Formats: sequence, C-alpha cells, structure tokens
Amino acid sequence: MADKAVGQHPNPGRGAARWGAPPRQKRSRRTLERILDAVQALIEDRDFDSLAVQEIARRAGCSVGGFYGRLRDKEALLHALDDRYVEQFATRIEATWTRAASEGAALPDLIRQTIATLLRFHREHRGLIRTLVLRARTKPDKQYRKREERLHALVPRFGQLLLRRRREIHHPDPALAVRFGAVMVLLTLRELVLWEHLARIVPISDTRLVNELTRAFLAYLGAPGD
Amino acid sequence: MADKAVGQHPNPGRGAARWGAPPRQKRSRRTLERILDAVQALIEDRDFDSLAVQEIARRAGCSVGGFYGRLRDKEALLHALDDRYVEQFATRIEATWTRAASEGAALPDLIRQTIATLLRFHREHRGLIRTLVLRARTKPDKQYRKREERLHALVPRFGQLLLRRRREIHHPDPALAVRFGAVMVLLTLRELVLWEHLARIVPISDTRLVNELTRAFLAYLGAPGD
DNA sequence: TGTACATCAGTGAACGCGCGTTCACTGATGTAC
DNA sequence: TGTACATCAGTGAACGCGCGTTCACTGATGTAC
Repeated sequence: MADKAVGQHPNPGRGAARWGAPPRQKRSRRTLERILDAVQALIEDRDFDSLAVQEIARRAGCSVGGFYGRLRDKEALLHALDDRYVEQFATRIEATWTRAASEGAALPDLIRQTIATLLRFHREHRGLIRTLVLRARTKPDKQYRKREERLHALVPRFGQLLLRRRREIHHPDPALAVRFGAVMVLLTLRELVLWEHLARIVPISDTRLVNELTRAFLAYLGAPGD
Repeated sequence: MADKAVGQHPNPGRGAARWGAPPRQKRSRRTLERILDAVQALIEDRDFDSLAVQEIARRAGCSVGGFYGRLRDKEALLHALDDRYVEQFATRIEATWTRAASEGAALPDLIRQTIATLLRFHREHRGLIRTLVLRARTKPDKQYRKREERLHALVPRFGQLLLRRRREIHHPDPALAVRFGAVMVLLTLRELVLWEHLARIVPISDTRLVNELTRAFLAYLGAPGD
C-alpha cells in the first residue's frame, strides 16, 4: 500500500504548499503523503465529516500534532486532494481529445472515447469524487468553486471540438445541443457511478453504459450513429 | 406566510406521529406546523447541519424544549418533511400519467408532460429536495432508503407505460431504453435545478429545458418527435 | 353553566459529548565549519 | 570526516466551542361532574 501510495503522490509537497507548511525534510514529505493516502482510503466509504482528525492521524501513523504540522486545518486535506484530482482529470480528458484528433476520429468515436475516459476516471476515483462533490455542495467555498469552474470549462471546449463536425449534427441549435448533450452525459454518468442505489434502477455494465450514453448523445445531436 | 404555511400542512399531526409525540391539542398541532414551516423555509438556502435546533425553534416561535415536545430529535424533522414530500410527488406524477392516458396522449406528449411535471415539482420544492438528497447521501439511513425506493419504483412504472407504445420505439432494446432514458432525464433535470453553478454551464430557460429533455429522450428511444 | 383537576404543552438554563485545534515539550535532520 | 547547533518534525494531553438533548418547573386546556 505504501508503494502504491507513493506512486500516487509523486511530489505531494509541491502543490500542497498552499494548504500548510511546505515540507523541508524527506521525513515530513513522507508524513504528508501518508496523511493524504490515509484520508483518501478512508473517504472511499466514509463521510468526510464523520472522520476525526484523530482517526486520520492514527491511520497515517502520526500524531494529531503531526497532522497540523503539515496541514493548515482539516479542510486543507480536501483542498490538497482536489488540486491534484482536477489537474489529473483535465490532463486525461485533453489527452483523449488529442489522441482522437491525431487519429482523425469521427464524431461517434470522439464521443465514445471521451465518455469512456470519463467513466474510467470516475471509477478510479469514486470515493474522492463523491466526497468532493458533496463537500462543494454542503460547504460552498471559493476554493471549491474555482476548481469546479476549471472542470466545467471543459464542456464548452468539448463543444467546440464537436462543432467542427457541424455538418453531421442535425439538431436545430447545434451550439446549444453540444453543450446540453455533454452536460446530460456527464451528470448521468457521474450520478450513476457515485450512488449505488441509482445503479439498482437500471443495472447496466460499464461497456453498456458507454454504449447507451454514446447512442443517446448522438441521437440527441441528430448525428448518424456508428 | 403563516397562511400559506398552514395551507401546506393540512394535518401535520397525522403522518408525523412516528417522529415524535402526536399532538393532542390544537395548540401543539400549530406548534408542530410552525416548526416544520420554519425548517422548510430555513433549508431553502441553508445546509441542514448548519441549522441549530435553537435557531429553528426561535424562528418557529417556540422554545427548544417545545421542539423536543413535538419531535423525537433533529433528524425527525427531515423524516416528517420527507414523508409528505414523497407522497405528494408520487401523487402528482401519477395524476399526470392518468390525465395523459385519458387524453390518449401520444408518446411525445406523455414524455413531455411527465418531464414538465417533474420540473415544476423540483422548482417548487427545490430547497427541500436538495436537502433530502444530500442528507440521504451523507447520512444513509433505512428511512431515507425506503423513501427513495418508493420514488425510484416510479421509473419502471413509467417504463411500462412507454412500452405500450413499443411500435414507436426503435431502440434495439426497448425495455432497457425506457428505463435508462428516464433515469438520464431525471438525473439531468434534478442536478440542473438543484445546483446553480451547473445551470451556468448551459444557461437554458425552463421551457427550453423541457423541450431539450423531451427531444433527447425521444431521439434516444428512436421514436419520431412531435 | 361553572369549577376542579388531570394531563398536555411549553420554558430555557444547564449538561455533556465530540471533535478541531493548540501548545509546551522531546527528538531528528542536515548543514556549516 | 567528524561534530555542534539551528531548525524542522513530531508528540499527545488539554482546551474550548458548538450544539443536541434533558429536566425541573410553570402555565394552558379541556373534560368530568
């Protein structure tokens, strides 16, 4: 677990500086890593509020004081994780688009690949995303808002990409359609992945989910399917 | 406001009995009404956790002790409100279906009217729905789960209705499509209404929202539009 | 119709618990000479 | 290469705040006679 964790946090001290005293020794960098790993593991199936700093510290193998040596406060934990998550997410999505473009992918493929990346990312970071989404909604905060805006800015960018294939889109208002469709897909996918009880209404495999979302988006755009 | 409130709670004592001592005098029934009104108003733009019982009681014009005379605990507030909300919601949706059936509405109209009802209800009870959704997700609980199941059971029922027009549906798996489409519409609508920042990605009027969701659902089903 | 009294309602100060945060202190690191 | 010392890291008990809940008490209601 430690190995995997270190792999996940190649350099936690860099971006985390804003959320607490930056580490100046290897020892404290490791401590920060262990704390972030601990909370990421814990929120996988626990509500953030229900986690006591005490508990996080114990799991990270440090003391409560040690925790506060690295992080400004409890909330800083989520900010540090969110920073990284948003960056990774944007990178992955953009990489998908770049790849699709270089392959000269047609509209259906571009959409399918984007959805597939979206789904994979949500599965990989389920607990984290769930926690961050809930947190941003219960305790709104300039920090969370800024990061959400960064993510949401990807929607119009995706829209632009799709509009290059405008000829294939028969929806009467393509500019609206590309955005609305993207949002519809994003929200459906996110909710279905994050909340198990929803998945029980429409039990569906991941492959199928990508298929149906792709089909729905294309049909809504009025574009020929693949 | 008091008048409107009383109108909203014709008999709060009846269903609320499970959540505290049932009122035995007019006076205490009124108190319960005022408490429920107070919290419903407060959660319109506040997080439930951030409301102190102290504050709710003050707004309801009673003491903290008075509060506990009517409600078992703070959580009982939401359970009492949720009971009523779920009932109203199911009634409204079913009424829409009955009306559509009696008018012999075609597939597009049935879908459009259902979506319109859905949207109206979400707008009318925005704060309450937002609070209940968040609560059920942060503090899962048998009570909330039961009520969500009651609501989710409406999806397959809607699916059945749609499948009566199977001939108009060209999706290769109509049984899956009616459910998946319904969930997609429900989730998109709910998220867009509940969270303002999402609405900023795709600014869209309510009429337009109904139009686009209807169009998307029909297109996904592979059914001719109206 | 009046009145007594059992029960219902309501009051608000005080209690207690949980948890985030601090702080006085000890130990570890790494750098300068 | 060794050593001294300034700074960094870490400890964990204690503090304090907020808030849900209780409880001893006062006042209101409605019913039985």
